[in-house]
Amino acid sequence: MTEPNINIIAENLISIHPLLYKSISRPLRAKSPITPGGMFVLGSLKRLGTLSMTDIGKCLDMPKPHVTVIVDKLIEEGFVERQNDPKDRRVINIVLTEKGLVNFEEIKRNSTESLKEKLARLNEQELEELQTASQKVKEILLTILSKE
Amino acid sequence: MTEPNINIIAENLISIHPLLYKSISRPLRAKSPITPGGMFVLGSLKRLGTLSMTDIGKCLDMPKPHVTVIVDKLIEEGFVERQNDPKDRRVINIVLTEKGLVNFEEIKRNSTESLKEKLARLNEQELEELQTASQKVKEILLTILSKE
DNA sequence: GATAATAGTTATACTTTTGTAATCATTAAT
DNA sequence: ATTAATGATTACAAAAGTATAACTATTATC
Repeated sequence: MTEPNINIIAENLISIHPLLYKSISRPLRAKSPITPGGMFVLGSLKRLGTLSMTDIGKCLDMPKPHVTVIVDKLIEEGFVERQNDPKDRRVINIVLTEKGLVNFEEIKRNSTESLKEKLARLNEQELEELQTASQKVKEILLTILSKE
Repeated sequence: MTEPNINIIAENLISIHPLLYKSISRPLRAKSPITPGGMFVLGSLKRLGTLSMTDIGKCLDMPKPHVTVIVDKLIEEGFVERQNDPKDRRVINIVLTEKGLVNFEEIKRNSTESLKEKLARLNEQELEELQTASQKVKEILLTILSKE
């Protein structure tokens, strides 16, 4: 009887998606020079460490030319650096800089301010539950969606 | 000590966001004539019933001209209809049609196929946990993000 | 009744994202 | 050594989303 579960989970995720878009992507565009795509790239680099251009594309399911555009902009800002791979000179590895890390964290803080205000209205128990639940969703999705 | 919880929750949501973008918005664009924005609108209409143009904009935090563009396209497809509000002739209410509802469900099915395949690899317990967790995240976010 | 406010559309310009094809450099394969 | 495959960029086109201002119609306010 796992079939119905899967459909319910998919339905839940589809419902959650616009809520995150509204409360994260939109404030982000309003309050920072980094685009949502740029933040996705920075997040991947922070979580996984140095990645090649191809890795980034696979990781976010992003067309390679788009990765180039985004990384170009991140380099302009000094948030990441290109590094040649000594093992394979075709490969270019992207590294998060100290400045990139610091700004990433700050942008996250700024762009989630209004979200946090709304979270602050929840009571202790709801916060506990939401923390546990969001943690679980994050962990499981990361494991099944990061593969290959 | 609720402060740290709120930050952790925000971090979790920021991590979940690109995963949903990758596993829902991207397949959607590839496999359907409806844009992510259009799906957001259909989802709001299904969940909340008839909404005015302004309501839709507030609900999704979308600029009004964008709502007009999206609704125009949904009308072309026959997925929604415009209805004049008898109480206030400035207002135009948007109603989900039978065709819109049916297609909305079908598009959801199609565009989450590969997501469901990945979910299917989880064991019974993980599925249970993910279902409960995603349900909880959805419910709480809906309550705090729908206000006003 | 004149003025202000609201709902929605239209117009316009711009940015971001998507998609495809062509190209260059390097590596792998035979 | 030639050919094929890979990693990345470039160039181009098009779709989707964002933002602002101007405009019409209607309602609310005074």
